[in-house]
Amino acid sequence: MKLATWNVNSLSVRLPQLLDWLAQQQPDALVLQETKLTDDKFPVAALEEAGYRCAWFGQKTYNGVALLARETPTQIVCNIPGLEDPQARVITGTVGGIRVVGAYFPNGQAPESEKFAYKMRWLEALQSWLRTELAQHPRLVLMGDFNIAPEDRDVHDPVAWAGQIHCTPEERAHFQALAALGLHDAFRLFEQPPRSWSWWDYRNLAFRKNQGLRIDHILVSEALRAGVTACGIDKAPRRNERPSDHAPVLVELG
DNA sequence: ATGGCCCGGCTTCCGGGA
Repeated sequence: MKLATWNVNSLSVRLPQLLDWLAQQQPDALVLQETKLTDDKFPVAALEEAGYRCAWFGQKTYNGVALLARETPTQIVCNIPGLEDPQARVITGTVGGIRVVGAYFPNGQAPESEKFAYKMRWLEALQSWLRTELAQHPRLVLMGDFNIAPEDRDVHDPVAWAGQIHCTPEERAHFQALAALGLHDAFRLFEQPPRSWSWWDYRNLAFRKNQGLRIDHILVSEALRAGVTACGIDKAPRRNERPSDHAPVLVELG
């Protein structure tokens, strides 16, 4: 079973690229972030034509998430139960006996900002909800744009980024708290090329210079860990003419 | 050189992203 996550930074703009990519990679399930579409504008017809059943949860201008799968996802839940949140950031469904959680974690803007405080509240709520969700669904994958670079080796310039958003000790502690729930970073279960990133700034020729961050992740539960056979970042879509600033991350489960 | 790019939107600039 092949699962993937991709922050498309506007599904309207990226739909042709997504359809190409689905045809090439043929994942069994895919979660999207930053669709930036209200639910009435979701391109369900084009995606069904491509062979995918969809669940989606969006809003105007910002955020927005979706779950696409070969088979119809069931038991759909939007956002984090128990957290009052006007922002559309999480969609969860069951596909092939696996509980798939697709999430667009808050950016946080800057430490000390109100948006950072929201990120911390959101992370607390996610952790608390996942604890109960894992008890009900031991076979669980959490994937998406975490907006957290877990370690210095996930940052192109750790000195420049030290203490900056995505790299603060508070954010990294939350990532470790997810690990403590038995959610394993699938990417690090395998030998990986050094300087592997999932996001490159649009500015500064960052992609050409390979200056980026690894902030998009796939975490697999303890019950799934032994069955993971591969995990990697597909840089190819970042070379497209009008790319998202994020690349997709893929995982293979035996 | 503390900004460079890209997105949506009550669009010709602005806020947000990361």
